[in-house]
Amino acid sequence: MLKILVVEDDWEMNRSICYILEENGYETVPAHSIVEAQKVYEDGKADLVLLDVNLPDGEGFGFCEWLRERSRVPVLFLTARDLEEDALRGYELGAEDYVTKPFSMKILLKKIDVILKRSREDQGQIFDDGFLRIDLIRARAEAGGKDCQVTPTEFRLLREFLAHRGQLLTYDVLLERLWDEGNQFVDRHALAVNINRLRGKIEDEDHRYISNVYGMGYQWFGQ
Amino acid sequence: MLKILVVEDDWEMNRSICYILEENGYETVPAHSIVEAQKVYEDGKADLVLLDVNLPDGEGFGFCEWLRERSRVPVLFLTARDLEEDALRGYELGAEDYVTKPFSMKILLKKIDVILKRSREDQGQIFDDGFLRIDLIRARAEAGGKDCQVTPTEFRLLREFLAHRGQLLTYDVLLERLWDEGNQFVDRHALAVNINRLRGKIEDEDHRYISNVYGMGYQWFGQ
DNA sequence: AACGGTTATCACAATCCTGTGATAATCTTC
DNA sequence: GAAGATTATCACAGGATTGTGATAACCGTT
Repeated sequence: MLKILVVEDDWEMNRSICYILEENGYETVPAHSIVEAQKVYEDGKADLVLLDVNLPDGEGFGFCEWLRERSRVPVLFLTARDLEEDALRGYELGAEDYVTKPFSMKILLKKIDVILKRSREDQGQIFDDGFLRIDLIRARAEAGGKDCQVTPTEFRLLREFLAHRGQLLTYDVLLERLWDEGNQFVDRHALAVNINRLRGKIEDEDHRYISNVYGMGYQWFGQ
Repeated sequence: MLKILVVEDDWEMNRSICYILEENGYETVPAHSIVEAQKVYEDGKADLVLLDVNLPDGEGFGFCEWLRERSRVPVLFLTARDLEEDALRGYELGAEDYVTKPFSMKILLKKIDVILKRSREDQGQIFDDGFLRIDLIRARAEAGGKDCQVTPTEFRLLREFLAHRGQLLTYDVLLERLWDEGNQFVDRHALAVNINRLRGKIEDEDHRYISNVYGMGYQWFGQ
């Protein structure tokens, strides 16, 4: 489950934010000061940090910097201070967003959802239906629960398909992007062989992902 | 230069946004309706789309969907309609942000900057000082202007280092993340060999990136 | 239905990749 | 500064990877 660190000194506010987040399927850890937040973070990291600016032992900006020195966890500022310069400062420190109170909880939830999805995509499975799971950072694929050894070339194909799901990728485009020379005649066959090998690893009678468009190229289906 | 497509039916507003963007080093293309925007986009893509919701020939949401069918170009809604449901709809369509008028131009510029930086990181060189350039999506590295053939293992090392620049990566951490078994004794040597090979490819007398911390692990320096 | 072009599949060989072993260089600590 | 441990470097061999060739299956058109 995804864990959100909520740094907010108003206990009532903190509790209600945590409550709503938990109702929406997140795990939450509350902190009411910078020191507490640091301790909590070092204990068990977090997937996202909701951060107030006004805290009893300093400004949230400082904690944000402290975080940036040790990780790239996304930070979302959540504050009553509606000053342009504060927002700018937040963004400069690498925050994902700067939301001022009062705010719509629905929109906050949506933003959190978007940020977490994005940060997972940055480092992790950009693709995961029940059957096939592809981990872009580790260059690994899993089909039907079993790790299928994807070779570098096959993985480049996967990445290309996932970056343009649903779109037709012509032979020329694929050849150019994977081999960086437009070897038109000869290597169209090599491409077919690699597609074939990839299919053999990730497909199934019930799970087809790559389809051929006669005379044109290939196309990725699914999600 | 990065190109921004500005879709806004109010000509005066459009012109002034474009003007400010250009002053800040972007290339801009104006469009005043959905049809125009579609035509302009098909001509020459864009790196980011600023999108109004109220347009003479429909709502911006439709154009956003149209875009999503052909690419993942980041979209930033920019609109006078300050309705919760509209913002939610925008985010659901995969927009990066939903800004309501009136807005601070400084903050808008900052947001654009952040979004563009992020989207470049998503797909491209996450690392580029003058000497070394690493393209994370194509799994390619270039040192001193020459393409150096990085093998899969070497590239996994690179990715790990870049994801945690400046931080000490212990042997155990590296072994676990690259080989997903904690082979402590035997493979510490294999790791050293791979580090050595990687260094041979990307380093130089004047350009050192990976440094050893005696008895601990390795660490990435630079940017 | 038959033909020509296109794609799929399989086996093979050259190449590349990568862990191991041996040895040299380097660093810590005393 | 010397001993002992740690890291760097080099060569090698087993194994994985990938393009090529041959053949079968497939598709669209006539």
